[in-house]
Amino acid sequence: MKQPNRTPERADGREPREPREYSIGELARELDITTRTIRFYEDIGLLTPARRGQTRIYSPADRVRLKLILRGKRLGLSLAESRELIDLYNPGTDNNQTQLRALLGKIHEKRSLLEQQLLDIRVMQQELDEAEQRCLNAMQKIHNK
Amino acid sequence: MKQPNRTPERADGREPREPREYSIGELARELDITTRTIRFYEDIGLLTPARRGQTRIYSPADRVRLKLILRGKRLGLSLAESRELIDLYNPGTDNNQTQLRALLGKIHEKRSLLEQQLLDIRVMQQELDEAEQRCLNAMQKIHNK
DNA sequence: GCCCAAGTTGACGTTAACGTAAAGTGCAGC
DNA sequence: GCTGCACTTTACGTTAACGTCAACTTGGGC
Repeated sequence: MKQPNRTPERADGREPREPREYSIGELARELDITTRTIRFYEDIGLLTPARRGQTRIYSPADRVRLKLILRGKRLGLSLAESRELIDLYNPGTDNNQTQLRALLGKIHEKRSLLEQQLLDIRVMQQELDEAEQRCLNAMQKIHNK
Repeated sequence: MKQPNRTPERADGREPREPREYSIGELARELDITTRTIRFYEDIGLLTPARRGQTRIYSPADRVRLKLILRGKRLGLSLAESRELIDLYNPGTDNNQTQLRALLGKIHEKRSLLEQQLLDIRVMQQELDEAEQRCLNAMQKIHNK
């Protein structure tokens, strides 16, 4: 409701169009989660924000990670699964042959999961359409009598 | 591994191609869940199988309900949400005007949820594609040196 | 008659993902 | 210097969705 303009407008020459850093409260408001949640994700190692003194400072990259986690949740992934997925996008630099094979395996695994979800969604959409039709028919009957 | 042929082949004339009823163990094996899970769903009112004495007897309709629940889980729905959805498909016979409006509202709500999931999945698929490419490139480099 | 597999009802335990309350720190404005 | 707000840590509480015994009963096969 109030727009407190929390993004620090610096007095120096360069005005960053998108802020280079975020407070925990900013992220919480923007992503509609609680600060507790964000701190919890840090506790389990999903985020490792910088610190200025005690205060956490989040980079745009941290923000992206958070959004990835939330997208995972929307698809029903556990935090552990989201972590796996994010690790797929950010592979370590120590990729030997066997690790790469494992990565590819996981990627295929996740992909087939997504395929199944696509199927499920399509069927569900159809069923919703039918339910809506039954609903509309029932309303017609009421209106016509 | 073993095929104990649990479906009761009756000696009378009619041979039901798909059995009219299922035991709890059959369903558990077929759907790859535990009997505990099925009983739990009954505890919270998601299933109300018939009984022969003490023993639970599941109808094809019960089996469909169970599959709906499991599909819901694959999409990350809670059991409460799945229950809501199923109720959308099986509306009571006492549909007055306001209830119908509420139903339509819920249907639209679920639909937009599914839309969001579709978007999420599409983006995730792209990201998986990219991750796979990076993976394959890395393997190429190893192979070429 | 005995056994065994599959069923039953409790009851308590467990895990994930946070919620919530307590008690303190840091700083911007008056 | 005080207030207030946003941040911090610590710690215990909570809810959903089952898992895991334990202690039965029941029907079919030998």
